Amino acid sequence: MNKKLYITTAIPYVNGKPHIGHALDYLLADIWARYQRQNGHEVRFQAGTDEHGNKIAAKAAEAGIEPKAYTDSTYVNFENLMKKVGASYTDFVRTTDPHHMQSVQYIWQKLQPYIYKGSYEGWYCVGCEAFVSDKEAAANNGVCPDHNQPYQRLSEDNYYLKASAFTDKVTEAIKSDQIKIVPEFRKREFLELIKDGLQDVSISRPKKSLSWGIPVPGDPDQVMYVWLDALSNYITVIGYPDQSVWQDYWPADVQVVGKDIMRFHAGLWPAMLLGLGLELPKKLLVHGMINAGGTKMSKTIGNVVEPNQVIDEYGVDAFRYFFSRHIPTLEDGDFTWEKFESAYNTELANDLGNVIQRVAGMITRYQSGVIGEVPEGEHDMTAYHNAMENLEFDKAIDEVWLMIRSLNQYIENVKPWEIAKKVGKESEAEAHLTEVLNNSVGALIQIGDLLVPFLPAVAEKIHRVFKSGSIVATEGVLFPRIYKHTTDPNAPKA
RNA sequence: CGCGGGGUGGAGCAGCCUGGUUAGCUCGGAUGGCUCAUAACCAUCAGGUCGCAAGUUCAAAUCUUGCCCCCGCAACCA
Repeated sequence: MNKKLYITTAIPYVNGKPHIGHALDYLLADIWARYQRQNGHEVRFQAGTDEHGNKIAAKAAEAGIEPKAYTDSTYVNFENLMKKVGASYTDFVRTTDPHHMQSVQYIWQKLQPYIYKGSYEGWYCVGCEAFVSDKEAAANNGVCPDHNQPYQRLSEDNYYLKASAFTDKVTEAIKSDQIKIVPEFRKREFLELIKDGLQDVSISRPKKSLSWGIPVPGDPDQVMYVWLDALSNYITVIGYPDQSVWQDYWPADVQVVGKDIMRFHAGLWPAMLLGLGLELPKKLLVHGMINAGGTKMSKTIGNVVEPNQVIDEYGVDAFRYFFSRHIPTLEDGDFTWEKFESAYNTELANDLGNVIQRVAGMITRYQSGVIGEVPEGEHDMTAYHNAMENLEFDKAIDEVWLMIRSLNQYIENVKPWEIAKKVGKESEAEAHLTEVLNNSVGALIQIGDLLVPFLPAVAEKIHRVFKSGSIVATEGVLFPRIYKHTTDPNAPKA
């Protein structure tokens, strides 16, 4: 009986368009999910959207519609992106779902022993009717740029979650890897951050300053603030607390988050779980940010890369390839169109696409497309599996390309085209040729297996071409070379 | 002395923890080979004061100390 596995992704706030970071979140979780399924595990894979808060309400007001109507129209952008990157998610939760909202209210009540009323003090802009963070206030020199008015120091009533009560337990859980934060340096970073204890967190706002949210049970004047609402999605989506099936999946095996929100997932969220008497997630995969040409992507600079554009121009497999291999799983990465296209042309077209064509072509030409008894690929893939277990997906896929390279070297060494010339002249030649080609097919099938988590469509194509006993013709070449952002080295000079 | 990451041939990285073969890999460049393949593939070569300085040692990219530079983070920001 295989254990049922559960992986989660952060739920994005739906006031903007999906960006490349969301796509990365989805992709990393999907690679893990597919890998585990390939190994016989049942995997539940959550995704969703965060739909409450003032920014949403403001956007909706701008558009002259109700907040819910607004999120109804925008959340699909995120679900569509999931589909577009080929993410094999099983659940999609919206924080405006009735079940989620009811469950969060239940969670609030269950956390009562750790909730107290306090006051929140901060910089407030009357024009925005909102608090800004100290950081933002400082960055703007204490003056709201939108309203050209100085921020005021105000305080208001809030409910707080006593996260501080769980400092020791959370610290211990992280130190002992009960919650394993990957990579290791993020774990150290976070432990350092909380060495003076977890801070209590404000989890509500007065209704007058936050109208669009889940009502606080028993206090009509207060509405829940984002964190309690949003973080709860990880358990409400699998049925907590009313559908007992959630117990088959919780605790989550992996929770994928960006480094910017690690602290909430490593601090506040475990505190909430402990308060609820639930188990802690096993691993927190903290990935980095994607830069564009060495600098942060920003609308102002205009260097934002649209995941949809990448996929439309090069296909989903090319997208998955680049972001799983060339964006380091655990660190910041860098995207440029030149890098992307170069990886596409040299690695996908020249290496992988070509070797498939090469082997298929020889079998078609020398053996009329008939594939005989294919030996199991024997390449040692320990490094690949270790990397997968360690959540270093970029390292794992590197191994696949080492194997592609060695297949090319093998073909170069044994020279099947020379053996082919001897067929009919030397008695051993035909058997030898078959053996060589079948070895190549065996290697390709193994490569296909290893690509299943990363490039599922390509893996399927490889298997379709080589697994049926005779070559199945592909519709055109895999990964035709593309030159949109780089110059074709073979192009005739103008 | 706030915390963390990093500075290795043109570019991007590995190696550092557990000092010791000619500092490894990919891209790019040059030359050659091959002709089965998407003018693809394979081989060879060029190119590095391993940020700077001092120290430990028979021996340091690798350990210690000091300094310089770059990048994140610095709690309610999704």
